[in-house]
Amino acid sequence: MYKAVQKLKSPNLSEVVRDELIRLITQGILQPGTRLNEVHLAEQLGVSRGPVREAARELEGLGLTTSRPRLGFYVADFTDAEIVELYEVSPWIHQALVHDFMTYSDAETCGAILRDVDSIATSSVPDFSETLLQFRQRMLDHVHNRYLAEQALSLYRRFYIVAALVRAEDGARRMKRIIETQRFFWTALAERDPSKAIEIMQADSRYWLQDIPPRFSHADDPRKGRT
Amino acid sequence: MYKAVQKLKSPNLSEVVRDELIRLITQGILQPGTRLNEVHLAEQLGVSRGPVREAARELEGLGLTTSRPRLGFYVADFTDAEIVELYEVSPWIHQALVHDFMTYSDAETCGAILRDVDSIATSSVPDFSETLLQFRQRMLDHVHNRYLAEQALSLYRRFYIVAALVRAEDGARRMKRIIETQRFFWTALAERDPSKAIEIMQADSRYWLQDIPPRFSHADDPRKGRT
DNA sequence: GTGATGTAAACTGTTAACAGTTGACAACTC
DNA sequence: GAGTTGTCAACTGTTAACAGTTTACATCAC
Repeated sequence: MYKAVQKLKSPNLSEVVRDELIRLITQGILQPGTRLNEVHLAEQLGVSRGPVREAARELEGLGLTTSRPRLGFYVADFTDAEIVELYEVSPWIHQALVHDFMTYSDAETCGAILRDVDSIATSSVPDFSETLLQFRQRMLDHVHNRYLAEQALSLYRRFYIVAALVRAEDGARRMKRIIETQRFFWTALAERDPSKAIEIMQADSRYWLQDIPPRFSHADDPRKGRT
Repeated sequence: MYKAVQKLKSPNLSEVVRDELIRLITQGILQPGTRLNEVHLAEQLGVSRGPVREAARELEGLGLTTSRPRLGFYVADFTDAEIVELYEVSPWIHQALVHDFMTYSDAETCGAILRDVDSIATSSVPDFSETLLQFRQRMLDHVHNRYLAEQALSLYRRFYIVAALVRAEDGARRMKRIIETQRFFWTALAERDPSKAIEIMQADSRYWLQDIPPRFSHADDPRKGRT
């Protein structure tokens, strides 16, 4: 009986490989632009190339890998412009989040979840990535819109990839900063101040982009475009 | 030389199958929940099962298919709640679009693009889906943030899937309504009235959800949650 | 030395085959 | 007749092998 239930959920190899690849990528063990050697990966994971290719293809759909015909799969790499775009969208996702899809009590719960994260703030960077992602997933569980939560998670994963590319500072400082921002964000919302929460996210975007030369003008401001 | 350039871009079978599957799904030829028979599809497309599986996996990452171990791939199906969630997120994406990532002159260009769509308004539904998607891609080309544009496209594709599930009205009327809304939206923006454009999208969401029983309360309104 | 050419190893793209599972249906029991 | 068991066809999961391409490197001409 137990076995039967397990069987229903028992994953196939593609899913195992996919999760392992996501781990390797989001933890920064596989750096952006790295080529995925199918044979090597297959041997390392004890499977054949089929499941490896399927996993890499799914990640391509998720935007975590890219592929070039006859050259194989690569860990997604981001140009400066693309990194800016990610950080530009982030405040909008969070705005939707706090305005329409979370209650103040949800915010309090998330703040409480975040309190537990302190203990891991000093561990290694890969462990930190793994744990923070889990915490973030727990927080996203409180978003009353699964689709938006999925978008947010997808954005977070990309942030982990570009982590090495923005604000080249040491891991400990990075970790501290990330947690503090999260704390500020949820505290502001729990204190019934959604505008402040949004401002925090906007400021955070600017902070991480500090090492990236600003775009000349991503789009004329519509308000300035008035006749 | 030409050949060499072509070769660089020449797709592999997975990509061909993927594009064909996207077409079949967004045109409604493969209905939500339909099981994808790998052998059958492979024969029909003249390839083996490998590329078919890879394509289906990539679509899983894109959210257009789902998979259940040992049972295979299915065209993504959406519960009423999930459909509501999609339409809830739509106005936010468009808000970001018009507020930060498009100029008024971009809006005018999109309006002009849309004018050409009139001719196809009476063709068959699959043709309409195909053509409208192309027009939408052309319009999204004017968004000054590729990541956001990709999110919007992904949302549109899902709307094509759920088309059969919301507002069960005849195809001609549906097509007319979709084009009119688009026209209103871009006109409002071109006329320097972003708030009106957003309102149009919000009203459109409500319209399509009319046949779906409203959720009791997707989230207490934060503003009501004030102490 | 510099650049072109040839060659072999490594790698990807694809296929076909095998193993194991699922689902449908007939046969059987009570 | 209702429910159980057995059986078989259809299908998925996985692997291994083959073909074709790319890359690196050595060889050769100048």
